[in-house]
Amino acid sequence: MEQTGEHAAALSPRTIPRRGGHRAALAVRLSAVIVTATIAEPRVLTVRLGDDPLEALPSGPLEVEHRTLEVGLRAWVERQTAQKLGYVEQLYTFGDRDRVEDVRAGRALTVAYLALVREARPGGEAEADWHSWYRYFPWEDWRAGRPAALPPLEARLNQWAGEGVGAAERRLREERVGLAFARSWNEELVLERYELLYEAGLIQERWRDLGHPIPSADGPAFGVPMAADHRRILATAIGRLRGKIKYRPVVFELMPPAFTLLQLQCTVEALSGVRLHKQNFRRLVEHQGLVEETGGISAETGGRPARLVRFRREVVLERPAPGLRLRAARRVTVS
Amino acid sequence: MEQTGEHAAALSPRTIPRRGGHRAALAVRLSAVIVTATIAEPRVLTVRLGDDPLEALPSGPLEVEHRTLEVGLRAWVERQTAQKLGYVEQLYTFGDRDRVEDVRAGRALTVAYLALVREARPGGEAEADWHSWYRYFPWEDWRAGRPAALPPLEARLNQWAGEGVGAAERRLREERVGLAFARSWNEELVLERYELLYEAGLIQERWRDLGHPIPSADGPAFGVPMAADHRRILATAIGRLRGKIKYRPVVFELMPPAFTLLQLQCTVEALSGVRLHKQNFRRLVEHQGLVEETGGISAETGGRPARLVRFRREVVLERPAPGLRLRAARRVTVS
DNA sequence: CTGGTAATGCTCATATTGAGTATAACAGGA
DNA sequence: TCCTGTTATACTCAATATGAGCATTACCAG
Repeated sequence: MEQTGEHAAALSPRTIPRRGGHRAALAVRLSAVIVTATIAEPRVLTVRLGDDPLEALPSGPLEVEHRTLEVGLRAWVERQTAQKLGYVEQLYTFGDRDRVEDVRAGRALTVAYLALVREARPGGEAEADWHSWYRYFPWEDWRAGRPAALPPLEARLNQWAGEGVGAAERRLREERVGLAFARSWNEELVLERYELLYEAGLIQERWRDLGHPIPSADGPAFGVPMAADHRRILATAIGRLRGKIKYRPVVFELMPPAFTLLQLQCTVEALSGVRLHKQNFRRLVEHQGLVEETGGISAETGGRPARLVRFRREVVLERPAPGLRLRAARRVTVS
Repeated sequence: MEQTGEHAAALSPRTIPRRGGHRAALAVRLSAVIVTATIAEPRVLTVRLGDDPLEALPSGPLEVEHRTLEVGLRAWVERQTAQKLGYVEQLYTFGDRDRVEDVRAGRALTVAYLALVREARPGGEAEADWHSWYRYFPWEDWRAGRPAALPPLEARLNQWAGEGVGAAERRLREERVGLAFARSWNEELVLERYELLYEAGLIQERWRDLGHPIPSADGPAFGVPMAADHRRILATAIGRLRGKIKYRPVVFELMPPAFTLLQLQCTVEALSGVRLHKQNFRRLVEHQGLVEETGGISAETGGRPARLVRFRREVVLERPAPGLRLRAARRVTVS
């Protein structure tokens, strides 16, 4: 039966290609979003290459020597940035044919990873640099209240929503904009917001991907563009990380061996982009048994010296989901 | 500078391969874990091909015609199983060189997806079949109390832990086993458990991957094997889904347009593998505004007729994380 | 009319939150 | 030395959310 041959070909890697479909000629790239947090800013490692003025994520093609994807990724990152990686997790695999700069180059699959590192060593080799990730997403930082970048974006998003063809599409667009931007800010929807802005033409990369000239009116509210689809990858990473800190103790991958509770809070706030209620935050952290005292004291607080604590590794054995289920403070009372 | 050329090659898709590393010759496969739930069982769609006695997940190679990975996946699934997909989400990308049956065939990357469908249509074309996923993971079903499959597995896991070389490795193994299996069952750690069993040699696929003969002593406690690394993919899917129902209203993708609260509860229990406290479950569901009455009544309950409800789509606009954060009932009181 | 089987309603003691108020302990300047 | 500014820490309190159960209601099949 015709069907059977088809399926046999489909399921066994050793069979020859089917007559009909064309296997894609594939290059697989490994990209890393490497995150750290210093001086209350979430930072991401970028490289700049040759004559390309755009900032890019460390990345390189998968090679046969790489036994696993993660091994390959680590190799590329160390080669390009001299940064050793600790915590690494797979993020997403991107493979849209139309979201690459140069379609003629053939299809490229990108397997993206998220890595967390404690100290930001300024990579020696390439032009590696740490930048606050809000440089690329100014609208995501609500720590000092509603970001100034938002009003102009929202105005243009609403305009875009109104331009949809047909009432149905307009309503869909409005709903998407409303969900991602308006009512009660959900800090995890980073990718959804980026995609909306992209579709609405407010992201430079969009015009690049289309091969069009870039509209010039875009000010700093629109964020700094990145190479290829790296900004989309970064958006994915931020959203994922913001979600994950709530149910896994991943923030501690960014903390030094000993730290104060305020440092921890500032890190969480930096990542999530919202302010937290101080007393409740420490109650949560201590209550959950996430930290233990080191005995040390930090005098560099500016006020009363603070106890130094460290992460209690044992929690992962005790609690099912030890994270910091941060709820944003209603009012911005940082007292 | 040597470095610079390296980086340029690394970051631009259009450059020629570097002299040093060998780009991998790559086949990319798309695989789907298609899940439904009927008669209080979580079911997964498998296909059987040609002379291969093993059950496999629907899958096929990525082709140039496929504009996106997801489009390609849908095409393959429909071709192989005549099943239309609704909700689809990317799961994970597998690329370990050593976890494929036949290394000579060259490296294969697998991008796996999770799909949820409402009705299980028995796929016409290939030998497509729906099976309870506990067929492959008997130890994951705690709905009727501690599964019988567990004692033999645990015994052999402990033995394996004791066989580690060096005290450090033994302790690490014991800790991993303890975390995944012992103290307070965490239903999300499906993959961790599978990987442990795999490493301990209790999973047939392990021996296949090594090219060794399969030890025969393995009884039904070890579950039914699958083709290639499909059981690992399935484990990933189950774990992901079990986590996701807690903070996203994905269960409703599996429910008919109108259903009773008990049906909903049974579905959640089927997926998560644990029993829930009935009254509290309905309180939660109604309290969160996840459902609304249809006005209809179901008489097929066996007892007092039940109200029929439907999913309230609006919740996604209202609540930040509308899910069923199910906490397993302490005692198995299903009164 | 009587069980059996579910659906639904309600209670109650305990956590868990969200929002503050009240002190305590340091640095530095007046 | 005594304010002042700044941060650390303790506690309080009301509002919910949760975990466990008891009680009642409404059908079906004898």
